[in-house]
Amino acid sequence: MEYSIGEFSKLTRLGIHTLRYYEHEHLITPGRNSSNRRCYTDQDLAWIDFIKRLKDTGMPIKEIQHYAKLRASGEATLSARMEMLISHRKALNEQISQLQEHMKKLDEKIEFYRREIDHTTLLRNDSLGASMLLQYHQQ
Amino acid sequence: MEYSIGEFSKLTRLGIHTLRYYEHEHLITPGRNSSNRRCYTDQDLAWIDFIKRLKDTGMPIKEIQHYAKLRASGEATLSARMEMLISHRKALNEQISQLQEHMKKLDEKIEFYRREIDHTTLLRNDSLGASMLLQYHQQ
DNA sequence: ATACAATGTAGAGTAAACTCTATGTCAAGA
DNA sequence: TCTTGACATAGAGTTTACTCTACATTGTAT
Repeated sequence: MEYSIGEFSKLTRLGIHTLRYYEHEHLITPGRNSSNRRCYTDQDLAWIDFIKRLKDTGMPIKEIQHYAKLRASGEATLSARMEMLISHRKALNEQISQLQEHMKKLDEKIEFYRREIDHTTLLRNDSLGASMLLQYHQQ
Repeated sequence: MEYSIGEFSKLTRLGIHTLRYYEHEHLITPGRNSSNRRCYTDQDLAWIDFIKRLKDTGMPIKEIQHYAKLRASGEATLSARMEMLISHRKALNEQISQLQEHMKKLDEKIEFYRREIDHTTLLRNDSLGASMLLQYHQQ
């Protein structure tokens, strides 16, 4: 199947302007029909999905650009591309670990708040110890 | 302990300009000494650490601003703040799940590349089936 | 034949989060 | 006293990734 930019925009949920921008940045190079209109294919669809994945995992456009350039150079760049992906995998792994640690700390903070609200609800907020702790932790 | 902006910048690794920007955005309000110099405290340090956590987990400055405003209003806003954190926790949870799915797909892609490179290395890339698969998956 | 909706290009504008520049003040060491 | 370095403010500039505007063409429905 081939798609006009309007159809492709709906399929990818990417906005016509964004698709043209991606083309301008050499991320994707759709064919053109006789009237110079862009023709996107199912391959393009799979490629955009992958671009979105890279973006959503924090890869900047510049790097995706580099990847796209390798991809456009054919099979000779397979291992270069794989190395990029492996390196990105590592970054992603670290990113997830980071977020999990943040989650842990966030849970601690929420638990602190829960207790604190219990205290104040029970009108025990006049105790010196509690209010000093609160002042320090006031976040 | 109290810190000048230079010291505090080193402690937080945030850059003097960024610290002033955060103050301008009402994220933090350090005291001033007799010469109008900023005086950061250990409480400010803990607060900046928390701000960094919120930022690193994708909370925009605008929202941190809102949280900071609640925080500055004292104990009366404890539960409002907790609700913000609980809602942020939910977002973070979804973010982590997303990333884990991306990781899975990335692993599949890497595995595909590994096999593909095996094939081409073994000079089996002349088989019609392999090269068509490659063309479709060329990412 | 004509209107109108989708598409084309080029380039300007936007939002977020810094980051830097210009200029001025002030305390401390040579 | 003089100079230097850290700090002050106000505002301009940067980067990333879009997003929009202006204007020209083209394909399709009336």
